[in-house]
Amino acid sequence: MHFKQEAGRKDFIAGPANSSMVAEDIVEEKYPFLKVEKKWRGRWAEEDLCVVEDHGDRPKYYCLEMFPYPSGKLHMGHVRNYAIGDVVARFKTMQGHDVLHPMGWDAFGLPAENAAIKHGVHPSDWTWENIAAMREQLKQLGVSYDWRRELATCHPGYYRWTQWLFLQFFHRGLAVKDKAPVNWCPSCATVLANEQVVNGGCERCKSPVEKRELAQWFLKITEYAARLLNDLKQLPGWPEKVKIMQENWIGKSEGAEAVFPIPGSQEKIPIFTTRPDTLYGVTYMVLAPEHPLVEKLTVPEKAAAVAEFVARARNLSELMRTAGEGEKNGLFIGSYCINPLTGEEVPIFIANYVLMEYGTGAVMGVPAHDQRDFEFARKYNLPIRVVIQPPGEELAPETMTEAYVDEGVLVNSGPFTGMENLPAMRAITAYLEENGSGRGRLNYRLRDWLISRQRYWGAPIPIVYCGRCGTVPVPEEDLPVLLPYDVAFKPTGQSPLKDCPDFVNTACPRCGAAAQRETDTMDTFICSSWYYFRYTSAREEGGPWDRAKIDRWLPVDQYIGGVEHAIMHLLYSRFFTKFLCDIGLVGVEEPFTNLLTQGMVLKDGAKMSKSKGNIVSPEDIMARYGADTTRLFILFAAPPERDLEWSDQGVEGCARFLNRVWRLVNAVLPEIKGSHLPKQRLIGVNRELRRLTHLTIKRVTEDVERFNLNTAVSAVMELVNGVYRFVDCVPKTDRDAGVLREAAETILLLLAPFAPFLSEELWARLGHRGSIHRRPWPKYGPALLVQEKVTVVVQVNGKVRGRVILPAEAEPKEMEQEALREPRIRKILADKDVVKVITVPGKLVNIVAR
RNA sequence: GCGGGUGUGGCGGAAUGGCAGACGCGCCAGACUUAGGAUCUGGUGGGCUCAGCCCGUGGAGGUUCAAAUCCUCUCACCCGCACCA
Repeated sequence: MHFKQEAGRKDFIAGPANSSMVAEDIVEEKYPFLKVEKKWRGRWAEEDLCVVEDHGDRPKYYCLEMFPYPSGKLHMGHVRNYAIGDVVARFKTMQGHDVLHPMGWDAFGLPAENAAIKHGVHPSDWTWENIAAMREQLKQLGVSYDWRRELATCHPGYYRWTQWLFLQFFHRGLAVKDKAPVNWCPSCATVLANEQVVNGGCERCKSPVEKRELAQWFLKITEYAARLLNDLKQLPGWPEKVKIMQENWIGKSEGAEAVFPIPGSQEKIPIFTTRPDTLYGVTYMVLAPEHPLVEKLTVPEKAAAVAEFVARARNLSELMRTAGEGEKNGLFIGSYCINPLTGEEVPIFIANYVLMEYGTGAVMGVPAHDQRDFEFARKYNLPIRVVIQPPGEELAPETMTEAYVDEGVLVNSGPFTGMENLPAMRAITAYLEENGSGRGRLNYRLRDWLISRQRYWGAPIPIVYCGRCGTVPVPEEDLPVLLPYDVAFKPTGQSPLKDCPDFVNTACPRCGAAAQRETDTMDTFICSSWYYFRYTSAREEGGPWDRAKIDRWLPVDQYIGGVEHAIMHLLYSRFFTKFLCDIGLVGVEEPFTNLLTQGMVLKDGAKMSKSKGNIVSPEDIMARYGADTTRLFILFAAPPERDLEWSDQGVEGCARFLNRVWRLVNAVLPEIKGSHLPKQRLIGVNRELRRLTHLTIKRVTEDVERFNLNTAVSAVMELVNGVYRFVDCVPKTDRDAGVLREAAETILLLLAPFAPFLSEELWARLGHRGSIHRRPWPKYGPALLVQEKVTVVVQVNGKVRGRVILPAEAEPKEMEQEALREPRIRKILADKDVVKVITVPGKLVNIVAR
């Protein structure tokens, strides 16, 4: 803005700047947020402002934020998540979409049960009270949710369909019960999913995790591994980072399976390798300690030692096992197997570095070409056989200090000797296949999803065990299997359901005989894997959802939440969606088209936490500054994807800004009410203000579209500053009320998604009848953005040495001439020769001189 | 170890290869005030021989008329995964 220079007539205002504004029309100096928020919360609810129809005629937009666990209190992370989502939802609404913007509760889970044990509150009561409290806080924050669609995963009307979905998996053989070594947290007395084990400890309580063999329910997500991996390519709207994390988690590796027979036995040991080209270099075999063949293949004289080794490995927590700093320990179990390629016998070991969970639980030992095998062989004096020679070098086992893992030419490899190792991989794999000793194989790191929890506060698994009929699914019409309310919560570690005869004892749905219910409940990630479908038909009773509504709303156009869900929640949801698509219940293969992962809210450089005592409570901030200020600060302080450092002073600044808007609009109100833009062409300051208004529309629109919400806010701030300068510096007789009105209304419209209360109140004060939140998003006129004159920077050898004011459309030739004419530039160029001149139209002239 | 990210004033942060530091905070000075933790105005990267010039986006090179931005190497911090055969 150039008002200042242009005007140079600040003096026309007799008194201080603000006297011209406020003195004549006394309004509240400060935005009375308490009063205003209360008023509009009530009106909006009455008018169903945020209710969205399923059969609207505008294009749909599904804006979803990750639903919270109802801990009882909103924290700043929630505020950030929901403030971002609300800007998107309100923006899209104003842009003419029917926006589905729902909220619910991820309401099952451990904390409720812990509260029951600790404070004697029933998990259900505790949870519903928390939900009520948090719902109020969200309403206070002014988030535009369609509350008619609210859902809670712990409500029987919801978990009925969670159970129903489980049965769909069960009927198709994708929900199976299996004995499995599981991660057991002795403190929580429950089974943990692999993803819930962090550094060998329990994700929640950090105590070391043990291994136990238990019969557990699994969902066979591994059947979808390939699709879950490949379809990541179909998600251009996801952050690269998240896709890479999922890719690594699925962990595809290409290789071969080779089968090593046992001499004089029917038993065979299949192994998985990514290096079939090194099969000729095998000098030993290693089984995981838990491998089922260990017992059979151990010779009697080794039995005691092996049993001890296995027992130790088995009971050792994951933590202890990995804490060994990679020290490889093993034991020869006395028997041998045969290399299918060479016919050679190699000794069989067990070792701590081989994991039962990956591949086949057995590994061929190729010390020359695998670093782990190399270390193991050196430690136990096993032979090292080189089968790949690097170009221009001759490896010898005696002199090697580490394994050679790169490319080379095969040696000592029978018919394959002399081949490059890459083609040899394919050749050897083919050879294995021909001889029935193996085949090409893809292996995934991803494991099946263990969903059993030995807990009360979860959706019961709808299964009955009958002495005669075995495992029987609960018929769909008998759903939901209700959680009994009257159960005892004792810190025994056993599920309270086990001690609840009324729940356990039932009749077999098939034969009617006395039978027992499954007492495990489902992992809460199951509940959160389909909630985004349920929002479309939250009260539907004839099925999990109304298919027509799914087709209208899905996929979610924008999903917003923390990165901490990058793997589990998002992978499980994708898995569910693919399964449901396969069985014809939904029409989409991917649930979330665009994903925004917001950063954390930090205080003093660290995540807010009770133990650090650096928590800032949204409640306090909202009480002190109001919802709009709270939202605005959190949106302004950093771009959504980055971590955000909390600043009390920053909040203060945002409150100050909203007060400035408040005073400005109130002050100009009498002047602009009823005025209109003039028909004739604008000139001077009026034209300049109009240009700034439209430039701001452009900037804010584009910024919001790219989620640069912080710069969107700063653009509005600049417009506000510009209008202040306009009102302060331009006498009333010179300024156009219509232009001023357009500027003021634009400020409110652009601010509406960020500060919904204040903008609504001022909008009403300007005499508008309907809600500002139903107004169309402003559009800018490209023609209004053009400047007549622009300041062109003149550089000499890349350094700014002057400026010239030129018509915006000046030709390069003209720009060059004007630049060279500038006195300062002439002085600098006096003793130099101009070599070259570069011009950027409307912007810059760079003179290269020597 | 592997993968990803981030380094810009006192602070949060802006900059389609084209004026580094928009906007906000803080700070300094001033105005109005009994008062100011209200409001407004002006200033605010560092340095110097201060109308001007030099330096400056973690560091070192390079490409270019022009680099925070592109390339090479390097350092620091953060986040995932981690004996994955």
